Amino acid sequence: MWGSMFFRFDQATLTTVLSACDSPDRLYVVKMIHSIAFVSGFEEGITVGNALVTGYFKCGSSGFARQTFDEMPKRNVVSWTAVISGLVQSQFCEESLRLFVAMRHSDVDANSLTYSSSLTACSGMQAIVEGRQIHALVLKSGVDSDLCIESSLMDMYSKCNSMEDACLVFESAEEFDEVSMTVMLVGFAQNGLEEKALELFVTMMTAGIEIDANMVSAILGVFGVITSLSLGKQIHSLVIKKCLGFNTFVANGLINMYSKCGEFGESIKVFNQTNYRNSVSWNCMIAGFARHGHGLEALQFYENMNLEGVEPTDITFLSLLHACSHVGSIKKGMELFDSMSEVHGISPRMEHYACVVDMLGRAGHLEEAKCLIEGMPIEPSVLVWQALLGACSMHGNLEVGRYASDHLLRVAPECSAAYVLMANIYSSQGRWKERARIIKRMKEMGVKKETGMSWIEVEKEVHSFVVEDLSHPQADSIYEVLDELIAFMIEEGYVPDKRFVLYDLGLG
DNA sequence: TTAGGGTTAG
Repeated sequence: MWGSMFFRFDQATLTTVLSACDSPDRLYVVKMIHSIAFVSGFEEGITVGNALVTGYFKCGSSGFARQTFDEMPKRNVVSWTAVISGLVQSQFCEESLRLFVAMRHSDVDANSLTYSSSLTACSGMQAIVEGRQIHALVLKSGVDSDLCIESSLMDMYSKCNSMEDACLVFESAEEFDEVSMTVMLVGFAQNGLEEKALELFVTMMTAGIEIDANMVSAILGVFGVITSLSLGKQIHSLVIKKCLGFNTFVANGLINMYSKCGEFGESIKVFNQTNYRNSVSWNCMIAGFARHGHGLEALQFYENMNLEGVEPTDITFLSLLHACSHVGSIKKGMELFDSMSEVHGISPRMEHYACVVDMLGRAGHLEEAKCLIEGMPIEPSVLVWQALLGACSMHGNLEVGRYASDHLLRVAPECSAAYVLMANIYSSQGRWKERARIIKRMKEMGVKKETGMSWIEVEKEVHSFVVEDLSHPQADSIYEVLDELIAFMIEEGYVPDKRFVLYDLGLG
């Protein structure tokens, strides 16, 4: 009876089993089949080799996948595409593009699937130059009317912040589906064109297009900027109607939308109702509290996150540091900052350093902030120097201010803030000659300060304002209300900071 | 045996 155990596997059986290997706990099966293929002599067959490469990637072992690919004596378009797409999905976009180039030098031609994967690699790297080159290849090979390619192209252009190009592809496409629509929604939302995203979403709704969870998550993303609660609630109704609330992305989108709008009662309700909460759900709550000045609530939520055993992410710490900065809890903020790498193994990024510098600086610990910058393991960027200079301006510290502006101008010679903040420091100390010198220097360098602007939408009409703006037809009554508000604030104990307001920088 | 999309900070 044992004799029947020793039968030979054919290629079809091996590839069928490999196609079922799609999680790390099945890696041993892929390895086993690799050995069987080896002893059976199948490892030289392209089909089994390709399936092994895909199997290794799906089981999370890009190293073995790559090794198998490298050792294949013969490769076809499937082998190349499998390794190129596998590398993208494992976040090795640069390596994926390198292989695409290597493929171009081989005797195998790319197909639409290869182009699609390489474009995804460009999206991941924000590599628009390479993306455009692949776009040209796509046009040359005549596969440009493939919807997958079009979606990849739109996604590449939008991730590279070129919505004009993404729109050109979208408008020239003969058809669309839920994926290409989602790509455009996300593109608009992430490129500061929130109104366009909403417009597209409404068009889709009125055209009767089936809305799926991905589209809803994408559109909820615009509510960071658009804080229209009534619109948000309409989308929440849609979620309930279409039973999409069980999707974690959708639930997180709702939590985010409500917390950004300051509706914490609603956000907590959705948060508590969500069965599959993840770190993003917690981050959305923490960030919402931090944004609305509820630092203590943000810290409390973080405590609960720890108690539930949910691991924080780098974004959790950005929100927490932001919260500490505005509450003025330096000690707690530094504790959290240290725990990032020591307890959670997360290396601070530039943004974290900028947050800490901002936190220390706001509280007047300028020397401490300076020391922190000097000890940074990475080269401080504009963000960091600007945070330090901003704090110096706030506290009128000339010495550290000079140091910060000097470094800021080295990394960003056209940074208007470096000149303006420094001029403010000189003004606050009555150093008029030095102030004049820096303004002159700014003009000589051709640096222009962008005028600050605010806007509000009233009954579908957007009203925008700049400083000392009298152009609005209702300017008189607007200023009357402003005066009333300021009087009310002063009554409540607000002391206006008049150090800089008297000194017009003459920058128009 | 190979392909396209979603939530969080700033």
